[in-house]
Amino acid sequence: MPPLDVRKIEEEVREYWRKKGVPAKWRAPSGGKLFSFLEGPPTANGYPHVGHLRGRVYKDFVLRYYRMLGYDVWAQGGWDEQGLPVEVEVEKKLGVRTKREIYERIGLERFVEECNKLVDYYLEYWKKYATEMIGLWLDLDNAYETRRGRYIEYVWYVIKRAWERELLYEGYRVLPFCPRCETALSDAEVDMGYEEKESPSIYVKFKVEGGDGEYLLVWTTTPWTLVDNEAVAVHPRAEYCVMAVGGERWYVARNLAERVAQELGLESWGCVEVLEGLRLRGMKYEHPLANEIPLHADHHDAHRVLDAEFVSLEEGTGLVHIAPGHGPEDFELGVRHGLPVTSTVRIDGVFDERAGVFGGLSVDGASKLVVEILSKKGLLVKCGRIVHRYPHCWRCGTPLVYRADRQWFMAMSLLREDLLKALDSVEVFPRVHRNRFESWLASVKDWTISRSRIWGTPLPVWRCSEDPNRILVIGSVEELKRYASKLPDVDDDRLVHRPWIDSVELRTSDCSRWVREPFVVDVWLDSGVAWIASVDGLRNRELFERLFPYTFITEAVDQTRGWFYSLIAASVIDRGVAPYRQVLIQGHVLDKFGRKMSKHLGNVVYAEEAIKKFGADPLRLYLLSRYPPGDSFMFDPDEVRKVSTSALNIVWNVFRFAAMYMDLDGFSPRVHELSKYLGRLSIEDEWILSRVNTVTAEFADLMVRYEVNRAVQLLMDFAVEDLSRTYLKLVRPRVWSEESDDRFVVYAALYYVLKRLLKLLAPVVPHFSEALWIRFVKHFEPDEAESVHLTRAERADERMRKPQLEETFRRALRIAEMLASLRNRMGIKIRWPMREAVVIAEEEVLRQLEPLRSVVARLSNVKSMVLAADPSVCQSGEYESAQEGGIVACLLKSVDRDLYMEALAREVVRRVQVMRKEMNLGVAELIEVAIDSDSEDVTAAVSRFRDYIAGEVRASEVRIGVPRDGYLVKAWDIEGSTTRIGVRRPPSSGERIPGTTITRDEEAGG
RNA sequence: GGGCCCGUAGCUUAGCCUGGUUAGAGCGCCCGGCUGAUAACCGGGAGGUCCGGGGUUCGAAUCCCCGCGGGCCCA
Repeated sequence: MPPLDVRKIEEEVREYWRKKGVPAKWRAPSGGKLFSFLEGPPTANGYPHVGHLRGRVYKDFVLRYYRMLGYDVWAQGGWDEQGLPVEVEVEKKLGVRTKREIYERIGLERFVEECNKLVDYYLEYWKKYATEMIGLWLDLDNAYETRRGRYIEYVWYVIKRAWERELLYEGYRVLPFCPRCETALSDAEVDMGYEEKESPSIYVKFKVEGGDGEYLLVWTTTPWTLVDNEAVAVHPRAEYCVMAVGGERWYVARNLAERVAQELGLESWGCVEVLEGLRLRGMKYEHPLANEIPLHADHHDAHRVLDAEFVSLEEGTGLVHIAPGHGPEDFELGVRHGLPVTSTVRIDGVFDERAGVFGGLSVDGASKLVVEILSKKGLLVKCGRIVHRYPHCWRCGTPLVYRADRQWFMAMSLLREDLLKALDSVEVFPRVHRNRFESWLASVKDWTISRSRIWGTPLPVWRCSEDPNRILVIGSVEELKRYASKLPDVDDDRLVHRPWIDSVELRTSDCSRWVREPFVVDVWLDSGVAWIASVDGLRNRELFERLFPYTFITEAVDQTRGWFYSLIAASVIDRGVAPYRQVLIQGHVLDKFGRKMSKHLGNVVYAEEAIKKFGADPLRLYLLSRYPPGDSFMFDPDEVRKVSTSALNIVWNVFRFAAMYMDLDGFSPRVHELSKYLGRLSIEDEWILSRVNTVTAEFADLMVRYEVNRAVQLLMDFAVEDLSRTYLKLVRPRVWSEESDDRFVVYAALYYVLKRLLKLLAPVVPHFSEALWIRFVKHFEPDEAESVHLTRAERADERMRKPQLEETFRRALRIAEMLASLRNRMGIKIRWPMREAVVIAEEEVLRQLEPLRSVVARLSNVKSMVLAADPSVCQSGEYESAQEGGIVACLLKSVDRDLYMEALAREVVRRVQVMRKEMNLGVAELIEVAIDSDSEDVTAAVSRFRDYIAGEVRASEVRIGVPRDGYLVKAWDIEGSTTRIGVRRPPSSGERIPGTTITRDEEAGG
């Protein structure tokens, strides 16, 4: 086996999968229980980044895991292709600034074609870098697409169901609009777009009617809303004071008076009268812009003081200006008091002609003019700036405008109980995220599903032109065609889109002409019907019934108010239950400083870049293991290599080591079955066999709770700590020894462990595991499955598990560490053997440690390992000792002549090994060694340990004397001596070793 | 204004639910060692008022209260 080259093996493995059609075989049902997964469709817009990869890696990991447990997995892909995100980008591409331009300059047909083209473009990208390249085996050939006619029908279907249940209604309501995109936004969308914004902060005097120099002082950050002002609100139970300012009387909340005075820079003022808010109720005032906006002259009942609980006494003046057309609370208050709901702002954020002098101005332009006019009139007390959090369009960043308009709604507030009940049947991971979801559902509001856009599912609502109160809701294409008196000649995928749908005319027996409401549907409802639309569920009823409700979904935490909600909402509307059983809510991926990834900051790590740089499996390992799934993930590129690549390297080399010796000795797992050697196991064999089964069991426990990071860490710790660092270190001498067939015991145990490890790793690092499956398992068992991913996972074999042994082993390893620490303190290398180590502990502990004496002795390189209960044993000055947790470990300090000789021999061995490596010799190749030292001790040691040295370095001859021609010679410093060591292949072995025939006596080494 | 979560070494974190050895890792840093799979690795060391204060308790990183700081969500 070659050294690990991650990207190369990934490429090979991808090719292997493609050639053998492994993913399709993996997805093919085999009669097991069903694990149905529902793909949260990525928006086909923008390039995937590591945040997307995190989610997709979880999906793949979970699916592979369950597939290996014997489940049939349903792994259909899906794409979210419509909506504002796509439109916004197409507008940029076409250089369009307003919606009107789309209609007039571009034309809807071309615009929709461009949307389709853009989707196609990004789809290819997502298929490659966010799917294929990371080994995600979703079925993309049969992926659902929200732009298809067959899909859109289900959005219609659910809307019609809502209509039948009287949950669909149209209403007049104040909503946030994006003036640039010219559409309303849902609550969830508003949530996504809060940003800092600098706004004007103005204090305005409203002149009290009939009062002499009496004013209501109001504060606002949106001067333009004063255009549609209809009232002023006060808190009914707050105290208000009358401030005397330069001969005028201003009404201000008492609590805020001091602050307001400061803010306005008033030098002398006094609170001359205090009265309760309720006493202000009914006071009439003059609209400050009455002259500029004629329509206010007709609002006889308006422009008065009302009381409202929502009035804030924390900021402003305690008197709130009310524009029922521009604030949700204002709207409710206005409706309650019969005020006119004035909204002279059009959907594009420009005032219409009713706004008098403000007609034709944008809201910002109007704000400036308002300030100017009020200033001239002497009604502007102060005009400052303020930075506050304000909602912006989540797609294009434009500040939102609240205005009243007619829209269509789903009456979700009526379904609160049903939603909560549905959620009861859902397992939410991690648990902490459940609260959020629950509280969102508990306070859910009606859902504005209409959007004034183009590239989306058309709202299937038609109005009778003869009687506007009559509504017809269409639930399928078939139904549409049944009522159609005029149909454009296009395929269904087009028919269900604007502009074609707009030319459809319907006729029924009771109405000759139905006209479609000019809206499209909120995209969240598109993806929200995926549970049925993805499989065309009404036509494929049997399949649908098997899948529903889906076993598992997972997305990031922002989808709580997005997809997780829209799925459960649509499903509850149609059938009253949740469409999924388990939901794993992931945290977001941030940059390494914990900042959000954004184009603006330039800190986005894109999928393509990351995969090319690190390889898919190191990235997967890192994403799966570094943080708990529900936590934010601080992505640090430097860590990927450190954490993942090195671990994979170790695992790879464990397999290399095993393969090398197994091959050398002609090991065959079929001939040398583990069962034959069970009676001959060494203690460390028993231990590693126990460990691998314990890890298997613990892994499964963690997976039940989706504690993915801990599960994966557990595996890697086992591979690196237990298997590589401990087990292989212990068994190396047994593998080298040719005296008995004990090495086959090691091979049998090791093979068992490695094969199990591979299966455990397969869902984590699928390419890497497959490469080892092919190179290692299929090498020794050619008739094994063609892919590790098509095999069944092994269950933990409880008969192999020995918890007490594992516990004691851990203690023994700790003792070996303590001894290493003692050596470190004494300055004696591990290479040098020591005469005796003593462990002092309680009888019970000693009894358990007894079988592990040789393990500790080998790891610590001591001749004799003494267990003693009597603490006095090593209290003499002859011992160096350390103590921890009731155990004392000590080491006999003296190095006698025999030990010294042995140590020198080992020093020689080590030098020869280095030279073997330099000569690139195979592990089995024999050599001849000649040693010439100016130290009598070294010479004596070589002579005395000649056989030992020969065995260790695989030499057919160890000669004392000057190396001759044909030897590679190096001069080494061994314990102050100059020792020249010559190494060569035996002449009988044939050809010369290139570059090693020249004797270089003077070369210094070591 | 309300809700939820978090605060442990320079950085990233485990432990907290279920109180009990000397608070455990990884990275980085310093010193040493090992190396017939590994451009790998191993050992040791320095570095912690477990955010602050109060309480409960024989005993608190852990449970309770208050405060400070941060994040997310809702209004």
